[in-house]
Amino acid sequence: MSGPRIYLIDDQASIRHALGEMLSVFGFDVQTFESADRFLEIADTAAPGCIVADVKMPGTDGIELVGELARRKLSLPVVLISGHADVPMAVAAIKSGADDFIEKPVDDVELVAAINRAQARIFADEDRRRAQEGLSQRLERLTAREVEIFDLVVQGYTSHAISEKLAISIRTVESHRAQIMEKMQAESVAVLVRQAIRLGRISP
Amino acid sequence: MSGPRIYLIDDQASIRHALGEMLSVFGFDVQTFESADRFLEIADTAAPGCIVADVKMPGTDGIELVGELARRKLSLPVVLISGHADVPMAVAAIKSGADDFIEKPVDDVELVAAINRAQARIFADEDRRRAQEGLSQRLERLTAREVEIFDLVVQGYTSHAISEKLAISIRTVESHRAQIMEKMQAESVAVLVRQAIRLGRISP
DNA sequence: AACGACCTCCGTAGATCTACGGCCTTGGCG
DNA sequence: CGCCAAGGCCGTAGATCTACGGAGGTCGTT
Repeated sequence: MSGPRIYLIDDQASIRHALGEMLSVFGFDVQTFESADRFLEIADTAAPGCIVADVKMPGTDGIELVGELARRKLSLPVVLISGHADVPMAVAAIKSGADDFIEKPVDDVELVAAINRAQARIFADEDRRRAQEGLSQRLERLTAREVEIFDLVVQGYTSHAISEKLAISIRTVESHRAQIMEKMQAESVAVLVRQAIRLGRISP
Repeated sequence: MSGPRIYLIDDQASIRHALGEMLSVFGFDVQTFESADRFLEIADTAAPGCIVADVKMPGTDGIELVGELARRKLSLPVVLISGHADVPMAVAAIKSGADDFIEKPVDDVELVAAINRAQARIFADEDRRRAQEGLSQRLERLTAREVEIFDLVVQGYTSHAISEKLAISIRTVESHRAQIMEKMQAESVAVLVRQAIRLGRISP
């Protein structure tokens, strides 16, 4: 029960039970949902894990689920399964960002293998997300004014240019800069710029 | 004949002829190859265009072709077509990086639509490649010493720190910095850092 | 030998950044 | 109301960077 977390989503109770049982035996910590919408309600606070979802479901279908996760910037790996699979559907699924696409009847070994492949992505994503989160928290501790100046600094504006743009004194800009460097724990502008890029405030 | 370029690869002469004829009518500038290997011989010098290839071919198959193009860092879009397509094959094709995967018998409208979607990628890739190339050219015009200092600057080192690290005068470092900013056409350290990231010299 | 490219060093003046302390306003709290 | 913390503002002083010019030495090429 304490193994890797699996979010199993299928509208058919029989499938939920069968696959859930199988994955539990393989040591996964399975949590089941009867629809993608139910899962999405708790998705934002969900622990890292791999999603196994049916494609054809009432409400949000499996492919739309992948898109919605991307929209929310939740990078949980998704393995889609489908009973009436055809080639165009498989193509659409992978192109939308699903990690794998498996036909029913599901071969146990095949599914577990797919999950394990997807698992590798979790760790990489988690590390990145954790670093990202620390960064975001630091950014949130900046005041509105500081954020404003942060953006201008990382775009390459000098303190002088910023002071003119905001119609305030250069000293004021500089004291804000000092605060920014302090709060963001950046010892140089170069580091600050990289943080801004990771935060998506400027493009590389 | 002067429309978008298409590289049509299929081992069956009849398909080459039929699809080639069709695409020509649609205004594409079609060039045909009887095998992926034949195409790969000229791939490095190929003009930008979209590849339309069969999956199942003697020698390098369609999916391997995509991998080989990626390995050579050639970002030509690829539309794969297949007669005996199944879901796993389609999944493998898209996951390997193909832009689309279409089943035979090929629907003309469908293929043209796929090509046009892939076409959009050409322009984006070309723009990026062009910008990247300009940047690389500028970097190559830096002397070895300048590159060394460039790396230290974008990592956040001050001129003073650099002078100590390299055991040279601060003035020397500063004159190198001036040269670097000049040659890289960067008006601020922030811009220089972003260039360094695009050049892959530092991670975001 | 003459040349150009490169690396090195230097000084000065002005722009820019950093560090430290002080003033003022706003908004919550006893 | 008085108090206080937080945010915004500003000044002085010292460190750092930029810009402009000048100069000597090495190395490979012509």
